[in-house]
Formats: sequence, C-alpha cells, structure tokens
Amino acid sequence: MTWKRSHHCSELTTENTGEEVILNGWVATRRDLGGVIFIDLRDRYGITQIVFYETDKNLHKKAEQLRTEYVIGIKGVVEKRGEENINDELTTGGIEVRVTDLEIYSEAETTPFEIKEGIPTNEETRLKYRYLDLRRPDIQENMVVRSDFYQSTRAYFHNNEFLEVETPVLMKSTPEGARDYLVPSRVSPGKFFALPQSPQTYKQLLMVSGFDRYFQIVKCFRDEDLRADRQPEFTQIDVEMSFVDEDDIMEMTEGLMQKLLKDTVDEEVTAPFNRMTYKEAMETYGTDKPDTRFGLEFADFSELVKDSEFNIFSSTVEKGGAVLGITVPGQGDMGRGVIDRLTERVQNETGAAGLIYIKLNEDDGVKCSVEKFLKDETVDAMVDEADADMGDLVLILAGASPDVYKQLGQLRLMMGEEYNLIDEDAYEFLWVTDFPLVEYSKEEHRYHALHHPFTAPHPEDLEELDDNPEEVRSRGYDLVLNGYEIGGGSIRIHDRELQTQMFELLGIDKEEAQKRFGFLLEAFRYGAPPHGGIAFGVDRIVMILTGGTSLRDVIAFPKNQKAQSLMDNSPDYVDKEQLDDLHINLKEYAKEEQQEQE
RNA sequence: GGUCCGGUAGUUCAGCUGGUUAGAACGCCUGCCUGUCACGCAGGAGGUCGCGAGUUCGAAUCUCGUCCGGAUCGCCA
Repeated sequence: MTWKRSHHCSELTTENTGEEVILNGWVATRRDLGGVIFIDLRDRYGITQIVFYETDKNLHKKAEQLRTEYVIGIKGVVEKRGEENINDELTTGGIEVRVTDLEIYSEAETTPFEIKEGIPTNEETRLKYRYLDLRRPDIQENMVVRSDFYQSTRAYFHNNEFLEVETPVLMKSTPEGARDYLVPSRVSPGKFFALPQSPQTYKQLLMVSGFDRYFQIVKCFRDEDLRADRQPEFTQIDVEMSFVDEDDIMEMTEGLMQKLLKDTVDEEVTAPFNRMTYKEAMETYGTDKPDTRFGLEFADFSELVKDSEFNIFSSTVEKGGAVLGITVPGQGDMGRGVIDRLTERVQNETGAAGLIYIKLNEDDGVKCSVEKFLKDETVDAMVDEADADMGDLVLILAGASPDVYKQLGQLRLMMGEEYNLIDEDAYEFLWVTDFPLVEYSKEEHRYHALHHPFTAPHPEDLEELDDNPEEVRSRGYDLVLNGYEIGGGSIRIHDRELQTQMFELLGIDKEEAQKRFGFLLEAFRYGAPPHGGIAFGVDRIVMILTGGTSLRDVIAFPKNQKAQSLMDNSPDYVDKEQLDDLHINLKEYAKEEQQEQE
C-alpha cells in the first residue's frame, strides 16, 4: 500500500518541528551506526535525513534490511537537530525525521553505477541504464531547467499574440539540405513520407493562410552523422511572422532570450544584441559562430609579408592565401616543448601545415621562430599589427583562403580554453548577418543555398543574381550564443517569380520545382504576405544554460554516435511480415547482417 | 568514409621497457559500533585484461586483424 506523502524531500525545516509527516523516496545512502541508522531519503526535490533507533526494536530490525536505491515510504515525526548536528549543505539540514513506521515499496539490486552527482561513468553504460542516469540529481536539474524553458517560451509567445500550431510529422521528402528520415507507406506501395528537418514549408503556408504570428515547439529530424552538439532528433522553437523585416524578428528574439534567461537561470542580458556580418565574423574569428566571450581577434599580416624573403609567406599571399595571427596574452615565455606539442595538435586537429610564432619575453626580447628568414622590421611590424606587448605570444598560420581562417579559428578556441580566457559565467549573444545566398559545390557542379531555397536575396544585390550569384547576400541571420549557433532564420521569398528564379539558380528545373514545391508556388498565387522567421535549437540553448558541453545531458533519452538507443536497442530488425506490409525487400547485404544477428 | 583517443573487478582507473598469485579507490557482502551526513573499524567476495590470430619458453603488456565507445573532419539547406 502506498502512503501519500505530506511533504517532499526538500521541504521540511525547523518550522515543521513536532509535525507528523509522511515521506516517499529512494534510499540515497545508509549510515548504520549500530544503535542508530541514518538514511538519506532522496526524491527529485532533494534529500531529507531520516533516523531509526535501536529502542524501536521491530522498526530498527526492518531498517537494517534497507539498501541503496530501495524505494520506501515512512511515517515519522520532525525533530530539530542539535546545534552540532546541523548540515548546512541541505535545505532540510536543520531537521531530521524520527521514523515511526516504514514501508518498503520496492527493493533494488546494486546499480551498475552510483546514483551521485558528477560521476564519470562512461557514456555507453549511462545510456544503457538511462533511467538510472536520469535519477542523478544533476541530470534531474537539467530536466527541470528544460521544463522551465518550455513554460517560459509558451508564456512569451502567448503573451505576444502568437498562435501555437502543430504541423505534420509525416511529410513530403525535400531534396535540398540534410538527408531525410523516411517512413514507408503501407497504403501507397513504393511511396514514402519523410520526417521533417524543420516545418519550413508548413510555416510559410500558415503565413499565406493569414496566421500572422506562429510558433511551435517541434521535433525535427536529420539523418546525418552525430556530434556532441548534434543529435538526429532535436527540438526547435519554430517561429514565423508576417509583415516584418529583419529588425522585427531580432527584436522579438531578443525579448524571448531575455525572458528565457530570466526564467531559467535568473540572468539579465541587455538588448539589442551585437551584430556582425558573416564576412566580418570569418575575417576576425574564422567562423560564422564566433565565441565572443573572449578576444584573440585575428591580425592579418598578408600585406606586411607578401614581399618577404620567407617563401612560405610570400608564396601563400601570391596564391591568394593569407598569413594570419592571434596574440595570446601572457604566454610569451612558452617553452619549446609546449610549442612543439601545440604545433602537432594544430596540425592534427585543424589540418594547418605548420605553426609559426613570435615570443615576447624579458629574457629573449622579441623572438620569432622564422626570424632568420624575416627582416627585423618585418617582425616588429607584425608585432605592431598583432597589438602584442611584452610577455605575449603571437601564433601565426599561413595558408590558402578560406581554410586558414577556419584553422586559426580553431586554434583561437583551443587557446581560449587552454589558458582560461573564457568567462564561463557570461552569456554573449551575437547576430551574424549578410550570409552569402549560395555557395558553389565542386562535387555537384551546382549552387547550394547556404540557408535554404526560400531565403530572400538582399534587394541591393538582386541584379547580381544571374551573373555573380556567389556575391549575393541573403536576408538570413543566425543567432550565436557563446560560440554555439542557437538559432537561424531569414526573411523569405514571397514572390512566385523570384522563388522560381531561385530554384533555377539552384539547378532545380521547372518540372522538378513543380514536383517538389508546387504546392508552395501555387499557394503564392493566392496572395502571400511578406514574411520571415527563425528557429531556435532548444537542446543547445538548454545545454548552454545548464553549463554542459553535451546535448545528451539535456535530452531525456538521447542517441549514441551511431544514432542508436542503447537502452531499448533501437533501431532493430523487424519481422518479414512487417516488411511485406510495407512492400519492402532488403538488399542482400542487409539480409546477411540480419541473419548474423540471429 | 578519413583521422585521433580509449576498451583491465559493478564503477573510475593504475599496471603496458614481456616474467611470481593482475592492483588501488569507490561500490557490494559479513561482523562490530547511539550522532552520522564521503560515518568509522575489522574481515570478505568479485577479473574471458573487448574478441581473434601471430611473435615468444612465457603476452594485460609487442605485432596484425576485428568489434565496441568517444572526439573530430567530411556531412549537417
């Protein structure tokens, strides 16, 4: 029989002294001193210490059976602890509950790992026993933040007259972008649904329908390889608005972010957020999602060294590459061994050919690793350009553009982490704007939409659309927080002609466009409002808010790197009858794999 | 698909220049203990050193292959 609790395990204080209470929870730890047994009783709210005394004979005997993770209910009396026994670590540390009755609801085998905060158990074991991992207080706290995050989001949009509309999970496969997860149709042999990579077309259609302001907290799916910050199924806050421009979307976003941070982690952030063009971001930080919690901005030495004797510099610049550097403060006396290891790491992790440096320290003065190839005044000019002072270290990469920018961007992040230049408590938001509309794919010999094919080109660049498509800027924008891309969107094309032109540019001919997106083009015939929107990565934002570095710590049941769920062993083989229903035959090698398993 | 790191007790790891019976901490079990809160003390159980070949008198240790996990590049409109 279950006793209904009167309080949870983080609730009782000295104010409750003398009250008869009922608690339910898990045995977190047991401290058996012989004549007295202390149990830390845990639920998702916290811990309360309960006590059994030898003088309560039968009860004490029963309590001796208790083991870690047993689920119990107790009746008892709240007692104030003696001055010397108060535990300041617990909210309930001023009291304990003297047990008068004990019910063991459920015994527990020894768990494969301890249910404690911050244990370094490997991912595989944690994922296999995910329900136990989720019992750990730090993960539970993450889920609380996540739940607060949902509530805050809904309140914000509801208060601002947005409508929450659900869009289909079974939809049409789109040719552009990430690989789709496919769902075979039983009633239409040979045909497939796709799971949405995002509800992009639906939300645009909702604008055509006149819904004006839409949002949705929605699952999206992308069948691509995983990373620490990338899961195959993830959650977005999807937003679309009519009769707006970039500034409206940004303002709405900034209000949302302010509210979210206030409601979840009680942080104030100032708006408007900084803005930076894509070009500026790439040239200053070597990435389109710069972590602006620290400096180490790039210095460009290309002009200074283009005529130097040092062949690596001069030939790099001649071939259109760049010679770039960052100044690491206070590392001017870095030892040879450290630099050698760093060089190796840079080569391995970024693919840079080599690492050149200038050390500035009191003992050696200004010392450049390639000084015999460079004039003193060139080195001095570089130091000047890099804004380096005595005691600093200038790290230099030379290489083809844009690769060298990305490489130095990675090196910059390494240095920021290595030398603790990052303010871990800061929340640095940044808008990145003016993305290129398209980029050329050498493999496919065609242009790709950098954002997606519905993104509007910048009106000033329209005339370049035919001749110089790569020069055309888009009306897209990304929101970056602490070096993570947490959102992205654009002002859309709402003109049928322009949309058709865009498809042509992307190598999607009329027939193909009709087949894939005919419904959208058709919708645009009947009065489409100017509109734009944005989508935010819920998992990533919650990860940042909880101070984590892996999405798995903020998703209740995440997938591993192979997109498998180790707990329930999915994906898994299915019966032949199921496949027959779906009109599917397996390829030979897939059949062999299946037979090997069985 | 490429690169890198890892796989030894339930967990986290040490051992790896080949050599006695593979260790530590935590956890687990038993006993003692009335003020613990990382309880303490005494004792104990627990190992396919991922798997398979090879080298060797001898392999956790060296070589090759393979499987598994993670990070990362490609990929992710």
